[in-house]
Amino acid sequence: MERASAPTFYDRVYELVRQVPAGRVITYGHVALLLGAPAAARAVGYALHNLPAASDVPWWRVINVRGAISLKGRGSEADLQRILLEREGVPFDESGRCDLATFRWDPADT
DNA sequence: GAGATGACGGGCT
DNA sequence: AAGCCCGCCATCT
Repeated sequence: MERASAPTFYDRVYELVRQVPAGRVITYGHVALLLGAPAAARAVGYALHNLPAASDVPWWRVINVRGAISLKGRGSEADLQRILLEREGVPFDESGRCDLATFRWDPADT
């Protein structure tokens, strides 16, 4: 459902994630914070949950505050996300975590 | 209109 | 140290 005259929080999430450069990641909480809702991390996750496959949004660059992937969906997408990130230059350790202090992107950091 | 959901986060046990 | 519980927000059915 598109609401051009009333863009939902989702649309803002997509737009922000779309600005994340390759080799960088961002946390749900940080995205929510940048959108003005520091506690809306859940809503952010929900946004990507409803993310249309046709969108050019690099959802895989969005991870939790731990620098890991929480995807419950049977690995297929979770594993894909890790592969995509490693392919862009974001190394994951055996715990499935990456160094947020180094790879967490920030619009003000650019 | 109300209830249930969800890729989270932080705090407490 | 790890795990469990609660709470937050926005959207969806």
